[in-house]
Amino acid sequence: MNQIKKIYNVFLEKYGPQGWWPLLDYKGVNPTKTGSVKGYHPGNYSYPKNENQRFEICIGAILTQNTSWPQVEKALINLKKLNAINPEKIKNMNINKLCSAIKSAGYFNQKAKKLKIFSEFYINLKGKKPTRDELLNIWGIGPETADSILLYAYKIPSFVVDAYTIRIFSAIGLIKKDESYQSIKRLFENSLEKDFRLYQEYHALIVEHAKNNKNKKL
DNA sequence: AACCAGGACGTGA
DNA sequence: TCACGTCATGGT
Repeated sequence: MNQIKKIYNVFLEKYGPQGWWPLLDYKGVNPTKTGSVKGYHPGNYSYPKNENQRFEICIGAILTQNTSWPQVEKALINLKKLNAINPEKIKNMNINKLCSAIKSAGYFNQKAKKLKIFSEFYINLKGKKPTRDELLNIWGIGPETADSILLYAYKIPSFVVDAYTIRIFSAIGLIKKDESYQSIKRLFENSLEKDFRLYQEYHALIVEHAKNNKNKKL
């Protein structure tokens, strides 16, 4: 077995299934996890179950850019109260109202704009799955956000690389600190079976491991 | 009281 | 291409 797969098994054994992506209206078990309030569904890879949840994941992926999840969750709760976890609603929403609703997630001017642009794109999809290139061509969607949307909203096995991935695996020595996003993504995808559940779980485990070791320089 | 969080974009070299 | 500044709130 290769190193990448071995480390996955170690993390899974140590932390257990993480239940990503967190959803507001998930009504099942409610494990207490680092920096989160609720919404995780460990071992259950059947989400999203509807278009509503799919869109919620997409805008959550945008809102969490360089921002911790609890602050994103507050923003999502505000949007939900406004009945605005909906592309048409966000598209037509007053920009100032949108900004104040998502304020807690930071960068609200940029993110409000990103949500509006993405909502329009989402409407035009008319239920189709977006491609990675289509997502990357949208202003406000970079590689990590695109992969998160593909992987968690659409269950397409596209590995998500984030700052934690680079930190942990460069410390181990499996990648270099300055290695490109694509190069790291390829390493993981070439080392793992092409299974969206495995990709989802691994990325979540990497985040969990990083949070558990944040002051240990790993 | 700095520092950072599940990044992305614009700019100049 | 690439390093660097900018965006912004809130938790630790």
